[in-house]
Amino acid sequence: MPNHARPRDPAATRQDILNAATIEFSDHGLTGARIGAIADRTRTTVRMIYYYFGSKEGLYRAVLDRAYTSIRETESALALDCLAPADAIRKLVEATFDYHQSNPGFVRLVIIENINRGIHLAGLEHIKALNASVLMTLGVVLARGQADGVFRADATAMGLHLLMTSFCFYRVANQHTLRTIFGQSPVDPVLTGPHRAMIADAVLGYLRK
Amino acid sequence: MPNHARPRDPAATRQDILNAATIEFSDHGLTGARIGAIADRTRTTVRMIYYYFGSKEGLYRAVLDRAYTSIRETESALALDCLAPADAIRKLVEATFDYHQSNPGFVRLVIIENINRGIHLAGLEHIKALNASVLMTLGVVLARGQADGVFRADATAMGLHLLMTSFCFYRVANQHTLRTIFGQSPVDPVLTGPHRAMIADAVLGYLRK
Amino acid sequence: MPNHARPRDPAATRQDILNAATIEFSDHGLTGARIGAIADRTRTTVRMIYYYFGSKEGLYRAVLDRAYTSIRETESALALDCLAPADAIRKLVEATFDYHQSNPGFVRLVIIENINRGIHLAGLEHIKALNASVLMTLGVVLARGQADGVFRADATAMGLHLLMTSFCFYRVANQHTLRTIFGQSPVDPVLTGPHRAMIADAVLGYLRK
Amino acid sequence: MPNHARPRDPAATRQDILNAATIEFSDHGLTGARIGAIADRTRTTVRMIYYYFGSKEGLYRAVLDRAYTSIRETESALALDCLAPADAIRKLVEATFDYHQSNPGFVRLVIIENINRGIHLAGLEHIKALNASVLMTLGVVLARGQADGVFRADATAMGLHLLMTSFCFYRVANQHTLRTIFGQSPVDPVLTGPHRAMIADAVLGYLRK
DNA sequence: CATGAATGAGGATTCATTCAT
DNA sequence: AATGAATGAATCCTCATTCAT
Repeated sequence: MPNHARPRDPAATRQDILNAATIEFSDHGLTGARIGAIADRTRTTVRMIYYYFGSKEGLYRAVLDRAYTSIRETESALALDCLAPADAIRKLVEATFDYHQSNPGFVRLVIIENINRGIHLAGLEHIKALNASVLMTLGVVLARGQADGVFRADATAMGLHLLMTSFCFYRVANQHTLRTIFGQSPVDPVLTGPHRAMIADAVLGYLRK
Repeated sequence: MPNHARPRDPAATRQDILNAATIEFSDHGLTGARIGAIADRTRTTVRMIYYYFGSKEGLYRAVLDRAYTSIRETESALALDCLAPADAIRKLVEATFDYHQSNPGFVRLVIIENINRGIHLAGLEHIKALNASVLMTLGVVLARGQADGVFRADATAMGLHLLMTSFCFYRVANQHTLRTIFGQSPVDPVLTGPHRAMIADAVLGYLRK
Repeated sequence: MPNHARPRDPAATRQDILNAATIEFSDHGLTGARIGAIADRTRTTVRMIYYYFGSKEGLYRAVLDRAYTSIRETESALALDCLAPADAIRKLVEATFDYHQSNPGFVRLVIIENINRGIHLAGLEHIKALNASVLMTLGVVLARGQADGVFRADATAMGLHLLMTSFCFYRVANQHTLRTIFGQSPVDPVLTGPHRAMIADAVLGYLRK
Repeated sequence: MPNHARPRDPAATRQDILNAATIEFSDHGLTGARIGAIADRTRTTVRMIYYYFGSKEGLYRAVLDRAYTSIRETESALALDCLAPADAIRKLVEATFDYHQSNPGFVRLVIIENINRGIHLAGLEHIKALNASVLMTLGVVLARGQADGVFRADATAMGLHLLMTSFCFYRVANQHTLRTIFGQSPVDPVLTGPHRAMIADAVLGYLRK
């Protein structure tokens, strides 16, 4: 039996598979995703997916890893420490808004992972560290504002994170049921500006002493 | 040979199946749910599920229908019209918070339906009417507050709904990944009180002129 | 999609599958057996095998169960209690010889189960009881002979069982390697009579005081 | 880039692989054995196994060859010609007993080869010669005893070989099912002495004129 | 109303093996 | 002598669904 192997760049092949898998898992969830469908979106075969990632779950974990790394890197790049507390918060809220708006695939992935009760994310050790550092950054800004006396004293980093992220997340994540309910999609471009301003106002309004 | 039927209350059987299916769909999503697993949770058989609901999708639609009907009825029962605008908003926020906190199954169902791009909810005609009426109630309260000059003029019913619901929804829906990120579950009982107050403060803070 | 179901006698279908599976497992072992190959020997399909037996292992267990039941029933039918001890032993040896000679499939099945370290047989509760009762019968004959003073006192039921069965089993089980070694098959018909007499002589020679 | 070869002793590598393969084939049979599992037990890789042995079957043949060579050499070393016929037989029986008791891996390999209908052993030409010479040795002892008038005239070398080997083989080969049946393992150390004596008695009892 | 039996289509995964260097 | 990458062909098994009674 002949073997038409054509060894390409393994790293490129890995990325190719990851890209395809991200789409498929985002679209259909872990159970709903089809390994065959992923392979079809690829220049490789089902067999190669197993060669590189071992199993459907292994591939899913790799996808999750890459997705969380991406958002955390975006946040790290904001350089909030150079800004006045209120400005830093506004910048962070807007960046969070923009990231979710631009990355519905990430949003869906997070949803799917929660359907799975978060068991795969919990296994990604280096993601935990990334998450922690980002939270610490937010904590520092908050503490600065509280020291300055411009932020209310009872605000917490976790509460703040939830308040700002929930809105950004929710309107993207549940856009389909919301469109049915409102007769208008919450991610309709005409709403982007107002929503972006609204969540910033709400967060700063809450923080204001 | 006569059939070995054991005629039960058909309505009770339907409810029995719906209860089991709600759990299974909530836990595993539409694709991940197993008709066999639903039957196992039931006093009936797989065959009976088809008898009553025709297909997996038919059963899923019935589950979705019942879930949305339930939350909308809870909201309708609040009698917001009797209260001052700010009090009405606070009451609505708190009720929304409590409903999500108490009904994680509903939250998961909404998530799942959005993974499906909302196609099944869109087919449930009478749910649309329910949803619309609830929104209108919120719109009336908002308009009253704006007429009184206590609420900012640029607020919209949709924006308000998103702002309050997103927080209540997000902390329940994504509790598993959030627990990994924060090292503490966002639905930890010690956080319930603070979070409940926080979202009410944030919404009213935003509305305040 | 039409369904050309033709409900036949379920018990007959089960037997049909069991017969085919006995051959396949005997020929290729548990790992080597192919569910598809079993189905092909059958009037049913692969799917039906799973319907009735759940898994390859479940089918294998059912095959093993039937095989052991069969040999134990043959032994039980000998009515050894009516015979003089030496005659009873000779009859039992000859019956054992004949059973193995005539049922190479059973012999192979036992071999295969030992390759599996006996884990499946150990799970068949009612087989254990069968085995025990047969051994007790042999023990009774032995005790009678020892009481009569015609059998040596240090003989045990287990030892006797091993001595008589090992020969009957070995020449069938290892016939292929033995044929290579001897240039003649040990189950060659011309050897049947001599071998049958030989093992009876050896067992009784050993027992003789 | 130069190749990353780490040239080792090829003969040692071969032995390493053969040792691992003997265990794997003994444990799981030809079909059940996994080339990958063999490689894992080794300091080499799957690729190397193909390099040295060409195929799974080639490796299996090499394993079989080495195993049969080993037992035949043990037998040849007994120097039976120097002993009186009865003593020679007893010595051979005991050596056979000990070899099987000490080499369950060999026993399993023979079993497995018989599941394969002996086709691989048949292909090993030099093994045939070895086997034949051992049988001839037994034939010589037997003839001596018959000439001396101490052994029965109708005994054959093949029959004798079967009688003595079957018992030694059977109690090891089928130890797992026998343990289930008897509630005690036939290779339990407390039985070694009695069984060893028993088979010698039985063989000599049979031969006694 | 109720049900045991039946089924086609597909899904994840594994395995021995080979290519190109 | 040695190896990382690649692969075609199976294999076991599951699932939603329907037939015949």
